[in-house]
Amino acid sequence: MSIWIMKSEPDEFSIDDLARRGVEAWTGVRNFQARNFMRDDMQVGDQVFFYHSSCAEPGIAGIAQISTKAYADPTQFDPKSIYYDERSQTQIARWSCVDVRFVRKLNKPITLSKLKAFASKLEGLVLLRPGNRLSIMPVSMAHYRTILKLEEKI
DNA sequence: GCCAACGTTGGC
DNA sequence: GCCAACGTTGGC
Repeated sequence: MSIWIMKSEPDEFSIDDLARRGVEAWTGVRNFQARNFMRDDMQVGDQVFFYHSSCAEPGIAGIAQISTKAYADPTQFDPKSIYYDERSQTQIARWSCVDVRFVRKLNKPITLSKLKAFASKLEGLVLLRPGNRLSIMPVSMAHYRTILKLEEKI
């Protein structure tokens, strides 16, 4: 099992939206590295830290899990979608998505500032690397456990 | 709203 | 295959 961080802007799609919907297709990823993580590395059952970005209090807001293997992102073929990509043909999809299932919302978000406060224990965490903008990132098992422990600490 | 960082594009 | 220009991300 692998662990991931997946970013979402809560104005667009928050952990509460995922809680309401149960399962959501993670469409709209248009970055090759992030796509490759989904397409090549994600497995059903992988755990996901659901991260709220571009908001007042950025941080991990909940836990989800991957519920399908990667498949062609349907929004790339839809001319009406903002994610439409005319370079995608149905035979050769450029972009992939996975389905993400709600697991639980954290009682209190693990904020970015909190993660930074424990940076010494999270050395190498992609999220904390300066300038990082990836919307999907791997998390090591050791970091996964460390981060879960932070949930209990004030 | 600013701006630094960085990924992508496209001309050469 | 290089690299400048451009667009986007995301914390502040």
